[in-house]
Amino acid sequence: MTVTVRFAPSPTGKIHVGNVRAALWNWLFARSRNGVFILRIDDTDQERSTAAFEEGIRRDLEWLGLIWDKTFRQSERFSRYDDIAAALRARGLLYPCYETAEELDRKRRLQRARGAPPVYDRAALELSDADRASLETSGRRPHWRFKLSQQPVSWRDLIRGETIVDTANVSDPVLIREDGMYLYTLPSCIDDVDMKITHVIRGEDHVTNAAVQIEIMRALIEIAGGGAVPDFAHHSLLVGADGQGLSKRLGSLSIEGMREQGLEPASITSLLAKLGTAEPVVPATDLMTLADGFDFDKIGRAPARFDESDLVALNAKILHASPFESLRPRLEGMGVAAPLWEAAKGNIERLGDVEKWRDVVAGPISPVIENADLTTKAAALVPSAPLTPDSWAVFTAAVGAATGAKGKALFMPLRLALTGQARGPEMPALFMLIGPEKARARLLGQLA
RNA sequence: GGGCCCUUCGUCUAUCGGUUAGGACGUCAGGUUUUCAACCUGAAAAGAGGGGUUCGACUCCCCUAGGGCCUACCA
Repeated sequence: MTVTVRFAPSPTGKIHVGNVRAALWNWLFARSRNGVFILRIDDTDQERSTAAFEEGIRRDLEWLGLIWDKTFRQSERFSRYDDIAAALRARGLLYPCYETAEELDRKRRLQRARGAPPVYDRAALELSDADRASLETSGRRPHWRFKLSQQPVSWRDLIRGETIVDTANVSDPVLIREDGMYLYTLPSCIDDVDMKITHVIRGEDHVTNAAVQIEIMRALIEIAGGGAVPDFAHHSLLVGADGQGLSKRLGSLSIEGMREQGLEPASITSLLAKLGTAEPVVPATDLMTLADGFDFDKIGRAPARFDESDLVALNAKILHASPFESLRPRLEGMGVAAPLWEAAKGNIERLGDVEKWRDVVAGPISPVIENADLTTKAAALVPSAPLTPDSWAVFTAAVGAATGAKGKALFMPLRLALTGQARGPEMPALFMLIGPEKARARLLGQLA
């Protein structure tokens, strides 16, 4: 059977690191098994879903390289959901309820106060036809709940191992709202069965849902006379560097924000692929190398910390190893040619940092004159064009001979005068890029 | 309040009753370097706390503490 997985975001917001880890693992698993990766847009909530968010999600995934094999929107399949809902009603598995949100809220608070689990009491099941008729004539519209078995449901979770959820502790889920809108549960189950999803890989915030969904899927399979319940893999959620849940400050952790900060997609995928697993984080610019070793057995069950500073450090490492060709369009867009990139790449964290060195080379900059005597003598010793890779050694040797300076006392004044900075890329390369005219001027303390 | 899950170096983790508790990242020191980066060598660094079970516990059980998740007519 061909592995088929899906990533199912709801277009009601931007995707962030947490979402992406799930998307990535789905993608990696699919690729590692020659499977199919489906992007499903869970847009049944027509009020909160927007085309802009959907576009943003697609853009983010493409940017990361998580290309899907198939994609569709749940909003395209309402008639299919209607058919299934009718079949469920016919079997008595989907029943109408008339409580208002406030009434349900009150019931829950009461149960909680008594120390009882806040589970729906199924009062609606006691309603007679006459009761329902009078409710309807008084203007009430029903919402519809799925009738759970109230039995333990178990499955062998690929990450958590044997998992049991007793649906007696779970309220019968509302599948259809009072206004007729489908909640995500039923469409998700229908799509997973219809699309022959073999593995559902998602966060552990869904483990209770899994039990509910298994029961619904079993009903769907019976209705359809075929199909299968997928395997599940529920991973722990990420927490922040402080060990606290991530949900509070998702804004800064959006993928869009990271792109705008100038982070490389490879640093995000490299970190998220391995974080929380037994394998070391390694810079990987090719997603397929990440897919090669993908295995659920290597994923831990404890929440893992996501630290943005780790991401920046990984980003720097990836950049340091990147040849000009791999970044050509973006570098050219910044007016950075290959020699400058090769000279400066070891000194940057984010790609945009190279602009600083571009400006240092191009000038004009204000030189920092630390030892005027030395730099003035040095100005006269700058070789004439064209400078070669050896020019810096020749030049510094000559300056050393003329002034008697050596070591840091020789090099630092020259670096400060030529670049205006105390630290930076290797001087032989920068010297060539700056050229003799600007070098002479800067050594004389002139803006150049 | 109820339910589920988790807890080993700073971080991610290995260990499936007997190990000098291993690795990676980070950190620190030394080497190489004008600096930074890279590279080489080395070092420091851990079983949350308390009870059991056992000849023996990081490993099994219980309690406590801490953390995560669920408990919606959100997903």
